[in-house]
Amino acid sequence: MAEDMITTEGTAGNFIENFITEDIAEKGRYEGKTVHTRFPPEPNGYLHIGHAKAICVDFGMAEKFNGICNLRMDDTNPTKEDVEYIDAIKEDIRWLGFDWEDRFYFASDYFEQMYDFAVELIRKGLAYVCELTPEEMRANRGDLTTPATSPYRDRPIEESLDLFARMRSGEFDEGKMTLRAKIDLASGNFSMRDPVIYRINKLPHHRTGNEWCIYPMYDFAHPIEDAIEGITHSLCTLEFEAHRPLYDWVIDNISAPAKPRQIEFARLGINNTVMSKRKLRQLVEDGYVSGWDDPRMPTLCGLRRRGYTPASIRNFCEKIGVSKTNSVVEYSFLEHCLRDDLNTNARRVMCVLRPVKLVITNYPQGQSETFAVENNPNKPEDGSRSITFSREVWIEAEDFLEEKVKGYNRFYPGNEVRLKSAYIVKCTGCKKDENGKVVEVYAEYDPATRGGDTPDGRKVRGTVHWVDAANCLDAEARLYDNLFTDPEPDVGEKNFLDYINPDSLNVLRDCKIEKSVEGASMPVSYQFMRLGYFCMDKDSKGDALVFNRSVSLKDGYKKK
RNA sequence: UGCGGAAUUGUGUAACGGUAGCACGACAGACUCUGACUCUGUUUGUUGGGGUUCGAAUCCCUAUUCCGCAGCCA
Repeated sequence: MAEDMITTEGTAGNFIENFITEDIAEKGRYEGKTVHTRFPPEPNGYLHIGHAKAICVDFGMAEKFNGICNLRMDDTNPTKEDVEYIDAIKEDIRWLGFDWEDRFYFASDYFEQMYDFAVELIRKGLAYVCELTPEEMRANRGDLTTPATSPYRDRPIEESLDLFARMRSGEFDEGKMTLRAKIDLASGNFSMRDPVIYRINKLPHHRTGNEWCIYPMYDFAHPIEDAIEGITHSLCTLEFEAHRPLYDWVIDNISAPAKPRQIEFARLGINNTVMSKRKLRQLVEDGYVSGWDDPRMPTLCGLRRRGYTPASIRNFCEKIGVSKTNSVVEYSFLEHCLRDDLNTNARRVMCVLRPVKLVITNYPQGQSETFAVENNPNKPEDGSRSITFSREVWIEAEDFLEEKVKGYNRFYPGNEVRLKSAYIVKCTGCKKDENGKVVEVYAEYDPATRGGDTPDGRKVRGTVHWVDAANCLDAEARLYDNLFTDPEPDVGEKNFLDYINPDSLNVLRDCKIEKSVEGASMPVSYQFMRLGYFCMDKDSKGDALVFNRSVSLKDGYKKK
């Protein structure tokens, strides 16, 4: 058959991609249409990494099929929504690099049309005004095996028409009446048991003000929003699966301008964190974190401040895939994606987090010289910078041991170590204070190893980072760890607050960093050599530099 | 108890009746002026039980486990 010529072979995509491919191949279904999706957040909070997945799915799927994706605020409930979130949401999506062009919409733009569709349903005998109070409705809902009831179900159409109009005009108090779709009170699917599709709410709406006092419910509004915008594929998360019959019922029973297809996928879970809006809000409001953009938060603004790049997050979303299996991705996978990006793109810089002074006793007092250091060995085109060297340099306290430990390649008396790009030095000892704390380390340099080379070809195992004590900047470094000590702080009966990690933030205030970072402006990420990737924090003021550790380097050193 | 979903190595994800693959992690080694990167190699998997078939992760039956649904939230 000729139709068989249309093949879907070789797509090798996720199941949504396969569905769309089939839909397009189906004759007549989307004739003359391009794939059209939408990302429909409710403006009631900040976006987090879970939303990033949805954004990547919605925009990404459109992109794959050369289609388009709308941004739509799903603002059908004035009690929960606020304008303050709208700009933040747009900023986060733009930051991720997605573009809705001129297609930015509000569900509230369609209130009038939704009202008309509701009237259409009433006229068809498919909706009625119900006077059950919320409590009564709950009592009459039945249970898993017994049907729901409503004494108002057979109210004459004219009466419902009249009451619905009066609901709109504000004649009735909140909770007094609802408009219900007349479907099936005995359905095993509760969302089909004559669902409420309009309720009375007298709070002002952030956009329509007091124009309305009745608002459509999600289940009624969403398919209409999609149909009005010509959405072909309405992608959403798994919990809406049971709502799909209602979604289709609405489309089938109104004069819908289009017939979108809802497809559900699993929402993203990540371990060692929480993702629900309620819990994130609690972390902020109870002061466990400094705000929505605290670098430990899984919010997009938090991840951004932490130093996550748009590329790393998009790549993460691409790599975790899309399926219908509930899953929990390991946080370390997100970190891997960040390292992957920064390893190729971040410039290297030397910074000493916990400084101890190294005195090169045979280097002339007052002398100084400069060395060229490559900015990124993985990206030669990034060139090099020059750094200064003198008799006293800062080294990492943990790079010195008083006694040799097997497998330890750094400073201990008698050992040779390379100061990155400078000289090979031989450790000769240290000075301790009255408490036994090492305050200075001593070494002698080998003038023949200038630049860190070994002309005689000898191997020097250890190479450490350092900073010229006579020419450096002070900096604060904020090191982060998981917000929660339990990988799944919010499953089952657990109270996630019981698992807050008390050591999730570690502030180091007397770090020493090379001069070259002076004047850098945000956003900027560096690799602090041998330590990790750090980004400048917005708390930096003038020469008071603050850096966040975005992620550490993998540590192949095994103590044992 | 009703309805709707889902079960593939430690984690995530492919395989659409024909060699169970990829990525991350882990482990071992090579390389290295970052104990990073890179490279090489290794390890571990189809929820159980039946059936159909030359052949089943895939189709059928059955069992089990997990997730979602009884808001005038989305």
